[in-house]
Order: sequence, then structure tokens, then C-alpha cells
Amino acid sequence: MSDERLNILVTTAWPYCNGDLHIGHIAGAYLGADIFARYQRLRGHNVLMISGSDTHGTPITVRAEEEGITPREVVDRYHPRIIRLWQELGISFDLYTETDTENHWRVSQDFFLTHLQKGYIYKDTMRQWFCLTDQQFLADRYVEGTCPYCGFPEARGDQCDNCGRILDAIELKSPRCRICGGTALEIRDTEHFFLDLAKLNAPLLAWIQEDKEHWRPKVLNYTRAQLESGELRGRPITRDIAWGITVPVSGYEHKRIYVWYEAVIGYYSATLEWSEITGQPEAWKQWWQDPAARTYYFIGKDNIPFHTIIWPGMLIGYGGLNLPYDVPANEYLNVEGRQLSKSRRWVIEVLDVLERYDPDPWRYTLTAIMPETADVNFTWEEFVRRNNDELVATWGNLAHRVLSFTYKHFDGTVPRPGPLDDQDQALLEASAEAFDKVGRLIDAVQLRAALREVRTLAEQANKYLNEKEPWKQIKHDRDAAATTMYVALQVVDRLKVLFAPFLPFSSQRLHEYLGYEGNIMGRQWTEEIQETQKRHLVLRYDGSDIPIRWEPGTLPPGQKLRPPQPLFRKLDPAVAEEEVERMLRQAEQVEA
RNA sequence: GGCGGCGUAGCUCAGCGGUAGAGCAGGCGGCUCAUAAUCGCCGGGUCACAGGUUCGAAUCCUGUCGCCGCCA
Repeated sequence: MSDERLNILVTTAWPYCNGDLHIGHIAGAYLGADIFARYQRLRGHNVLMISGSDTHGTPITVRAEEEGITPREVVDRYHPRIIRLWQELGISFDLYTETDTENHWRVSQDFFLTHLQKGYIYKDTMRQWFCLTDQQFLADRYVEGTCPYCGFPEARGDQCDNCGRILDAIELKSPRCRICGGTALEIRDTEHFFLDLAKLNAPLLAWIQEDKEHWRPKVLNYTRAQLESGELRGRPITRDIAWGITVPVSGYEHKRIYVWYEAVIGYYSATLEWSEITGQPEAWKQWWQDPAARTYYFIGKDNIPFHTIIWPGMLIGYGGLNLPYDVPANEYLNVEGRQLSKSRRWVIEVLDVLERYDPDPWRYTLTAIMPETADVNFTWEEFVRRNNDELVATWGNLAHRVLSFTYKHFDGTVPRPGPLDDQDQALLEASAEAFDKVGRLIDAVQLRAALREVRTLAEQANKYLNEKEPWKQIKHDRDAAATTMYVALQVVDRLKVLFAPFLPFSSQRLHEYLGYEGNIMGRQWTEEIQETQKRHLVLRYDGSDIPIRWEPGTLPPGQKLRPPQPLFRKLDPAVAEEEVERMLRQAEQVEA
């Protein structure tokens, strides 16, 4: 690990702001990003972690129609809830914003105009359904009809829910308008703008062939296969809908920019917004123009092509901005053997479970089973087991036995050690080496393995105590017991740091029990940002006062401890069954 | 139909060219500081199947079977 200070941009997929987030979202993108960002901050790198709510696109308008409210009202309901989730789970975005801001509109329109002017956008005509009653074109999701392949009468314009085929809306038989329910539709020509991906194929291919050894094989193989096929086609980037960013071209103001084009620009626009808010208008250049800067995109596997082909292509077309350094895409998290599904109500919503459980057990379990290389299956039984047998038994108990023993026998003070024997030194060395080992794994975004490595050190420390038996030493050789507890306390103090990116809440408490002052988690707060016309809520973070670093420190002898409490609670194994039943009841309500 | 992934101990999974590993579950033992936590030991696998490459394959290649994605 070099000591060079890097500019590191950590970003995550922008969640659609049409509902609450579930543990699949967290395990897929946000938790990994947070662990990575917290670690890199402790290393002393110049980290900026940003994201925001995706407020546009049909998922939002469909939701609004279902409830008879405006899209903006949908956003205003869920955006603050998503922000509250980040706070409760400790996801440390330096800025979490949204896409319906003047800043994001301006930056997106600038991208559009720049692409247009540089020849990466062209105009073409498409054939689309037009509703004679509403006098407007209908985007895919606004037409329903009979599937031309399987005859299913309720097929949507983009896909048939019965046979699963991807459809072109104009293929539908007996189409109906979803807005007015009428059938007075006809196919008309409509003009749209297209991103010329074919033109970007060659430069993308050149980019993907250099310095990508650190990419996950699956992400790299998939991307290479797409680019080497040389079959990238133009994609429409405008739509005939009424919600979204307007097309900044005279004569086309009634059309909107397609959400897939505009949302990814948020990675850049949010960095500009952060620079603006913090009064450092040039600061964004550290991450977007420094050639040594690294940008990481934490996403789910469904998003891979947007981040390894389309967004890099857009950046190439725009010019002058850094391309992704890594796209550590995760696979899916299933629950109790079934795929998570909002519509079938098969979900574990994070805000909901945080009412019954602490955040760190979730962070622990979801990291331990993070779907880094394959889909994984979450079960409540495993959640309870990981909590009780690993988090509580191995780590929480280690911290507690060391703290409470010291507190009782050494007057609540870190004892002064005598000479260290081989065993003492071996454990201290192992705890120092752990920073290097775990650090390498996090740098490579292998978080499961990194967490396992930290847990191994906790196991070594438990073993050390069993061999030293300080409860016997204290009876006949107080100095020997003092040395043992000194060594154990050093290791617990270091484990506090090693666990901090994964388990920030409990590391903070341990920090206090160990007698230290200060906040090692950083501070999160919300803020209303007023632009010329619009107003929006953002989440911010400040970790500049964090008093620990990613290195083996020394807990000073003589430091006064605070009265210790257990770090984690054991869970009654019965909760696993109760939670599964709760989920089954929820899912059945939908089917009924 | 095309592309890709997976199939390793009862369970969940790691290993991905050099004498089969971890955690949990099961059995036995040590300890009693600690949230009946901890530590040690034991049993248990023809690494889906069949060929091939190699001095040597769970690990590379080919095929078969079984699951699962993505695309058409």
C-alpha cells in the first residue's frame, strides 16, 4: 500500500424514487460503497461519495398515476425516506441529492447539446402509438394490449408479463391507452434524438482493452463481448412524455430526455453540486480531471452495460472527463430462496427492519454474504446465526470480556505492561499485519474476504486469552495479568479500527468504552438547498474530524476506560421463524 | 436458439494446477474473565458425470446431465 494520497470518487446507482429500499438494494450496491469509502477515508485518501434519487422515468409516473398524485409528490414522499435510511444504516454519502434540480437539468442539457454539436447525437423517426383522445404519443409503458406472441391480453408496451418477451409497443394487438383507457389509437411517425453508440464503439473498445486487470471477470467479459461484437446501435434518448428534463432544442421542447441518458449524468452533476454547496467551485476537477483519480461505480448486475458501455461512451463523446476506474457490480440477493419482488411483496424493507434490529448486525450479515461473485440466498435463520455465533460470540464477546476484566481488576484503567513474551509479540504483530491484509482486500473490493480476515484476528485474540488465562494470572502474578490485558486491549483497539468501515456504530461505542473522545463515524445531516426556482433536500457528511487512522495505533497505559456494555445483543432463534411467517403473510395478501 | 454462470463435508460456501478447506450442525474434552460466550480435538467428501491435456486436475480443455441468469 503506497502512501500516495489519491482522489477517489465513490458512486452508487441512483435509486428510483418510487418506494422504499430493500436489503437487496443495500447488499447490491450501497453497503459495499460505504465500506469502501469509509476505509479509503481512514487511509487518508481524498474521498467523495455521491449519489442521489432518480426522480424521472416511468417507474415514478406509473406510481403517481396509481395513487392519483403528481410525480413530484411521489418524489417528495420517498426521497426523505431514502435519506433517513442512509442515516439509520450509516451510509456516508458526502452528498446525496436528486435529479429534479436546476443543477442537474443544466448539466444534462449541456451534455445533450455538447453531444449534439460534436455529432454523437442524430435525429431519426420512430413509429409510435398516438392517442387521438389525449392528443399525445404514448411511451411504451403507456400502452397495453394483446401480446402478439402468446395472446396474453394484458401485455405492457415494453414487455409481456405472461411470456416474458421484450416487445416493441407497435406490435401489440388491440392496444389501449393507459391514460384514458380508450382504444382510439393510431401509429404515427415521431421524431426523436438518438445517441450514436455505433460511433463510440471503436474508442470504447480501445478503452476496455487497457488497464482493466482489476475488474471483476464477469463485468469485463460481458463488456468485451458486447464491444467486440461491434454491434452497438443507436439508442433513443428522448421520449414523448410529460415528466423529465426537457429537450433543449427549439421545436422539441415538448419532448423529454430519456431517463437512462440523463440519470448517469448525475455522477458528474452531483459532484458539481457538492463543489458549489461547499464553496469550492473548482473542487470537482480533483475527481473528474486528475488523471490519477479513481472513480468507482457500485451497482447491481442489471446496470452493467450502462456503466461499462453507455456512460463511458457518453463521457468520451463529451470529452475531458475521467472514465470509470472500476465497476464492481454485484449479483442478486434472494430471500428464503425466492427472488425479491416489490410487486409480489416479497421484500425485506430496511427502514422496517431497523425498527426491530440494530444496523450493525445487518451490515455484518449483508457483508458476510455479499453477492460479489454469484447470486446468494439470505435466510432469517442465517441472519440470526451470523449475529449470535459470529458477531456476538466472536467479536462482541471478545471486546466485552477484555473490557470488563480490565475494568474490574485494574481500576478501570489500561494497565502498564511488563516485558512482552513471544506470544504477546506474535499477537501484536498479527494485529499490525491485519491492516495490510484487510486493506489489500478492500482495495480489491473483496469485502466478504476482508471481513473474514478481520474476524480471524478476533478469533486469534480469543485463543490468546484462553492460553494466557489472565483470570488465573491475576491470582498469583498481577504483573503478568497486566501484560496480558494490555496486549488484549491493544488488539481490541485495533480491531475497533479494522471493523470500523464495516460496523461503524459499534466501533464508535467501543471507542468510547476504551476511554477515547471524539466521533469516528463522521457526522451526517440533511439540508434544504434553494436554487433559483426549485428547492430540494440533500444529505451531507463530514468525516474531517475522525480521530483514527487505518494503522496499528497504541492505546496508552493509564488511559481511563468507561464502564463497558456488550456491543451487540443476542437474538432469540425464534425470531427467524416469526419473520419468515410475517413475510409469507405479506406475500399472501397480494395474491389474494 | 445464442452467450454466461453454477454443481466441493448433513447445511451455507471458500479454494481455481502440486498430498481436499472454513463456519454452522453432531460427538468428546479444557476453561470459567465473558452475552451457556470462548479454546482444543474427532467423525464426515470417488470436489455432478464421462473423456482429454499434464510428471501431477476440484482447479485447464471437450462432451453429457441438472439448476440459474442475460439476450434473441
